[in-house]
Amino acid sequence: MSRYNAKAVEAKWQKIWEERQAFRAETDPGKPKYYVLEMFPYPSGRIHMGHVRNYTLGDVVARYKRARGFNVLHPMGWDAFGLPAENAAQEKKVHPAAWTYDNIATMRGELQRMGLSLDWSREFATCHPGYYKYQQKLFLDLLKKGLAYRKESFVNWDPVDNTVLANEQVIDGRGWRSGAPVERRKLSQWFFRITAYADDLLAGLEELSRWPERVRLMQQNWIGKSEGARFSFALKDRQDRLEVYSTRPDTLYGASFVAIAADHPLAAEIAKGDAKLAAFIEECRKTGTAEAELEKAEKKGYRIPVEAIHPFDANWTLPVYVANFVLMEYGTGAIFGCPAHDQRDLDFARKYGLPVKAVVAPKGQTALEIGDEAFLETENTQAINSGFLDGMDVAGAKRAAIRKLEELGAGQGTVTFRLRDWGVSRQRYWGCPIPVIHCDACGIVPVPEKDLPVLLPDDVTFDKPGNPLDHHPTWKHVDCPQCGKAARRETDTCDTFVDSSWYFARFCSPRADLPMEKADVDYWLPVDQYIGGIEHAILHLLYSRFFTRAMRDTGHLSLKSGEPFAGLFTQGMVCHETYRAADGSWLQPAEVRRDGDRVVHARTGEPVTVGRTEKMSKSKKNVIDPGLIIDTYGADTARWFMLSDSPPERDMEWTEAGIEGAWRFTQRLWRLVSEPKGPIAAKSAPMPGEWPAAALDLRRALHKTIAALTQDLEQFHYNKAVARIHEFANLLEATKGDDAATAWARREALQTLAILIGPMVPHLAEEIWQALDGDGLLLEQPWPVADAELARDDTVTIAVQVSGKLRATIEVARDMDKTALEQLALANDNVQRAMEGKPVRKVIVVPNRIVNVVV
RNA sequence: GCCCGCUUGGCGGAAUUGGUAGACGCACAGGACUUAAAAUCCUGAGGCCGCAAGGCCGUGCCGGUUCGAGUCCGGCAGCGGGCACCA
Repeated sequence: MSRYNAKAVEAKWQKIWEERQAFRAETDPGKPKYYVLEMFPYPSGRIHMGHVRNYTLGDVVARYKRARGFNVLHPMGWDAFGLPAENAAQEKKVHPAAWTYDNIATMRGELQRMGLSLDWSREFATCHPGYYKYQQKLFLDLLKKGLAYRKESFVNWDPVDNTVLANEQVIDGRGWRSGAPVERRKLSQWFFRITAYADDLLAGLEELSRWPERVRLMQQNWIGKSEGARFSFALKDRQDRLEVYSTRPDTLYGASFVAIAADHPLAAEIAKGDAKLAAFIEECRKTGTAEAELEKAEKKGYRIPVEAIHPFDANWTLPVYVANFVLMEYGTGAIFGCPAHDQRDLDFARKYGLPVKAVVAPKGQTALEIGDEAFLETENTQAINSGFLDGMDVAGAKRAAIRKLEELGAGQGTVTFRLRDWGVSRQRYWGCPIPVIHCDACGIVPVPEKDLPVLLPDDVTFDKPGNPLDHHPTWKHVDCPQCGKAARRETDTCDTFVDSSWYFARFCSPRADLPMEKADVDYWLPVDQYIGGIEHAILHLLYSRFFTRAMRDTGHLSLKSGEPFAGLFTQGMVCHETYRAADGSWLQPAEVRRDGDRVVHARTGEPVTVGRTEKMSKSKKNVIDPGLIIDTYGADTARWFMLSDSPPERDMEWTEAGIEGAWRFTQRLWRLVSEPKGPIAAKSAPMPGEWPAAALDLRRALHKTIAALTQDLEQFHYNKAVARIHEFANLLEATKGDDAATAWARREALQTLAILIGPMVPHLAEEIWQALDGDGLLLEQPWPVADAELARDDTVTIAVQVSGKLRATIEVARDMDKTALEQLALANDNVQRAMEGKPVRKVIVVPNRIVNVVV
């Protein structure tokens, strides 16, 4: 038989799978379902190696689960709205839609050549009205339910381009195009009330046992639940009170000042008559955006003529400052400072000469001197200098302080979250229009559902900075649906994270004339296995968890838990060496060549500096184009390399040698069938009666391989699965008998091997299956079941130690009893020598494993 | 600063969860085939000593538990990630 021609073979099987609609999924409540989903790609131009890894991993799961008899849903689509399309429009003068759809066509072709078991009939792009129409419907439902609302909020404002900037467009506090320092500007914006689910989102993490621990932790920290007290200070010579939040109400007797945020209403009020304060507030706002500077930024305060009365002592007043480190967005925008037990408060107190009084001390100690470091211990401590709290531990003192505040009517115990509501407004063209109309008479009026979708206009220009929807001559001018008078359309579009927060639900019924068919989502959701990069560990996953709950509460689906992804796997990145020419410029891998131990420029021969291995990125030029790899080696080879060596959750390094090795191995697998080391029994050959050792060994190894490989696939240990296939192939090659039994075992081994490699290298597997004259498509074959009886060894190797050091190994019958093992071990020459004639103190025997003679 | 994770040959990594450390692969070396090369096949290999049998050392470092530690416990170091003026 000829050399394996991956290109022709892969095209052949892809065509057959497509003709048979092999991966088409149908809702069928009678069958167990399995929903496999990889994070859908942004259509940026061409696929990259990260996609290849992601979709290979997902395809292994999908094909494996299919073989295990599940009704598998494995869809693909496009996260197609976003800023790059607008940048392309500006730079290349192409329409964002044209640019996006072109990219989709290119990338779809590339993905199809990977031979993924995708149900392409469900494909959609989020920029298509057939998708965003239903997103607008969801928005209206959230609005009705009070989960979408409008409020004033700060945005990054570029004062030169006169435009709002996304966070990623702010570089070192400056606009990425203009280079001008970014200002904070207040704008009325749309928000989703994710904080309404803060507790539930936190509690829900508990049940996500198939999520990586660290992702759950990151989400937990992001939600940031803290328990404390919210209470107010009476103000001397004023009628109003000042509310603060604290997690340490037990330290109230150590208070020495009160500080409020620059954006606090009280600060604004005082600033009206105080130009210096107004200037200070202005200064605070400027540093607000340059977050990198915050760590070093000096803690500054401005004393205002207000005094706060201590809640536990009417004769005790505290000075009030406007401080640059107090955040308006967290808690109440005001704090009380307890310098002895908070480092930042201590620094502030030292700077402004405020009292520092310890109110917590190690247990048994009634005084504590505070130097430059605050005392932060909360375990084995007791309250001191604290009136009725004295002697209590931190937890007890907190409870007592809160009880007292409640009695006084000053406040109560509360829970505060770090999590903020999700700002979804973007002043951009290429996004889903927010379906709302602003009417001077009626206020905010939802677009009637019959008028959905609110279509993006095609005729837009990008020559002016700002939002093209806002510039459009006619688009925003509409009549109010309620009163009929002239009104304005909302020109904000949705954050693209909204698009990706519910796409997994839309895949269940992608053409439905409502966001989702309940019968379909209720059958398919939750996604059984979700796969993607760790970079989405917080935002995308949290937003999706919010959306699923919101969709449940607006009646779109029934999922009780509200959890969209039952299993999550986060893959590592694909990395590559970096190269630099003598002048420091980056070089592509294709521009360099190895010359012995040296690396030189392929054309000029000049020496090249090899840099560290980093994530493939355009800026460092260390990218390999998957299309080129598939052309050269075929999809199976690319897939095999992706699965070899590195565990999927870890970063992997792409190397020329690695892909070559994978290519050689796929060739070798093919040779197992095309140039076998002995006869392969006919398909219908009867099972022989006589079994020579070699044939038995092969069968035993086969069943061991089935068992181990199945485990590996279940646990995402694909690198180990690959190693086991290598081992089994090695044995197959070494098995050379030409008797009937060996020929029979060889057929069994090869046929089973084809099924086992099916999820990883599906085209080659089909080709082998066909070469063996297998029935039907390999795809239709059930996953093999390991026969434990056949897999069992007759003999085992026992390690023999003398006082914990390995001295010999002995080959014995399996399950030999302890006494016999002990005798055999003691009879061993090496063991005797190592014992040096010393008496045996103890012998530890673990059957089938180890004997340890202690002397 | 706080919270996580990782550290095993020249390299990627494996080790049935406390029981033969280094499976499998890559790279390397020697050999076979070939006029030659490629491809393929065979052999070797953690380090040190030794012709060999074998011995000593060895999983970032220090210490502990145990008959036995890559694995468990305590401390330290290095690398990576997340959050970060959150009261």
